[in-house]
Parts: sequence; C-alpha cells; structure tokens
Amino acid sequence: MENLSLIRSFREKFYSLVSQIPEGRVSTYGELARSLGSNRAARAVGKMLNENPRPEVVPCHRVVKSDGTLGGYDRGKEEKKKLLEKEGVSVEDEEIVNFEEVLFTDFQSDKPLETLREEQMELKEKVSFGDDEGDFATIAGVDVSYSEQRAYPAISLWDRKKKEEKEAYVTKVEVDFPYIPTFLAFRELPPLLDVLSEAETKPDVVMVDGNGVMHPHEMGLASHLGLETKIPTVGVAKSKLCGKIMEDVDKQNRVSEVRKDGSLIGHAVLEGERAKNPIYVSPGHKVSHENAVDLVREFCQYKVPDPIRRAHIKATKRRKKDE
DNA sequence: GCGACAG
DNA sequence: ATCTTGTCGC
Repeated sequence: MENLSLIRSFREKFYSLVSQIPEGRVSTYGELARSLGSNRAARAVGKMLNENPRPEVVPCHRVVKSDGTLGGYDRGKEEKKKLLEKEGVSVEDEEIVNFEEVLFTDFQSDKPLETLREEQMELKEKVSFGDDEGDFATIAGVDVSYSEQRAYPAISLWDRKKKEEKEAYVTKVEVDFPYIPTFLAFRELPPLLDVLSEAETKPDVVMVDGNGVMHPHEMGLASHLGLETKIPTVGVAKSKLCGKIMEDVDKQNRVSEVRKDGSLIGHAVLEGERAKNPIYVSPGHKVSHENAVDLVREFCQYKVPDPIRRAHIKATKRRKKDE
C-alpha cells in the first residue's frame, strides 16, 4: 500500500487539526472534514471526536454543527456549553451567539484524504475486467469484524465443485483509520492482506464484502484488494453506494443492471428465499461483469454468497470470544 | 422534513 | 460495522 504511513498517522493528524482551533473560537464537523480533504468525512469526524483520547489537550468541545447549534458531547451538552462560555464563546438555547464571527475555518492542513483519492485515481487505470474465463476452482470469501480499534479479518476458502469449505482463518489486527464512505479500502485493506497471507491455498478468486468498480471513482475495496494481490476479485455489497438500478428485482426478475452516468458499473442481485433486498455485485479486478454475477449466484443459498457469509460468521464469533 | 453515502 | 429489547412474519 502506497500511503500506509499516512493511513497510520491519520487519526493523530486529525487531532492536531482540532488543536488548531483557538480558545474563544469554534469550528464545525464539516469544516474539519474539508480540512481532512473530503466533506464525506463529517460523520467520521464526529466519531473520532467521540473517541478523543486526550480531552484535556484536544479541544473537541470547540467543534459544533454547521448551523451553529451545539452538537453532541460525551459529558453532556451542558458541559460543552460551560467549557465554551469559560473561553468567551456565548451560547444561547444550545446555539452559538455571533456564530459567523467566532467560526474558525483557517486550518493548516495537507488534506490527507485528497492524497488517498489521488491514489485511487491512479489505481483505477490499472483495473482490468473482461479478460477472464471464469474457470475459478478455489473461491474465497473475506470479511472483517470490529471492536473499537481491533479488527478481526476472516477468510473462508471453498472448493467450487464440491461446494464445501476447505480452510478458514481469522486474525487480529489493530486499525486506526475510520470508516469514511468511498474510502473503505484504507480501513479494511491492511486487515484483509493480513488474513489472506495465512491461507495455505492461494484462492483463484476472492469475493469481498464491499464494492468493486461500483464506486464513485470505480475504485472500491474489492478492486483495490485485487490490484494489491494480483488475485481476481468480486465486490459484493449489501447496500447501494452509487448508481441507478435499471429495473425492479424480484422473484420473477432476479438481476438488474446498475448504471452510473449511463455506463454499467455492476448488478443488483436478489437471491435467497427470505431476502427482501438485493445485493450489489461488481467486478473487482480481472473478472468480467457476467462472470462476477454468475459466480455470486452460484453460491447464493442465502442472500449473501456462502464464502462471505462464512467469513462473516467466523470473524464475528472470534471477536465475541475475545471480549 | 427530506434525503441518505460500501463497512 | 456495533449497540441490543422486543416485535413481526413465515
């Protein structure tokens, strides 16, 4: 991974941004997200502030909502108000007085998310799909379960002909990078590479819990993993990140194209007896749209294909056992 | 109030 | 993804 050190220092970088807000001023979740490099990170900003390890040093009470209202605080809004007023910021009815005047936006930042986005834009040129035969013999499914900073990635390897699990592994890895929509790979790739290295058999294709090219920049987690490992990958998401479903999916019509800006980015697939909503299938790397859909459907006894489902169960069990 | 963006 | 009692439907 090209920007591994940036990923590892992301959280600390964020806390030092928060520390730039001077006494007597406030800033917003959105402003901090933009200073990180993407307004998509606003909720992650809230999450990281909530997990602030040093409240005495990092002034998270100076971060409020973009409409000027207080926003949340671990020790209560009253406490947040008290801290702000002690610093000379007036608060009335959970709202900052003279919000425009005290709002701080002048962050000094190298915008790490812009760097990560650039990595995605460079990588997307290398994604290939359409040149495979679909003749994969060993299929893997991967997933990650979390407990705060700990990730439990799991892999389940299957014999395609016998339709049975051959091997399965779970590992434990520390993660620091938060979940930010469209940046999932930077959170999940390190744990997945770790558990993938455990497998005795190298899989011919990996099904990933997340998107492939069904992504605003055609560079989802599955594609990133495929490029990183040179192994063919298929993305399988349980909800839609982007694109337009072209037709309704139901028991009569189980597959629909998903398009973005007119071009095909994946398919919505409804399988499994009790499934109410479809899953979203897209090529990660070195797999065609058609073979991606066929492979996933072949393993869809339930809504989610068995190898991913097994990996999910394994990872979750291990996490709960550890707690 | 609506819309809502993988895990 | 995780936090989690109760409720609904097959």
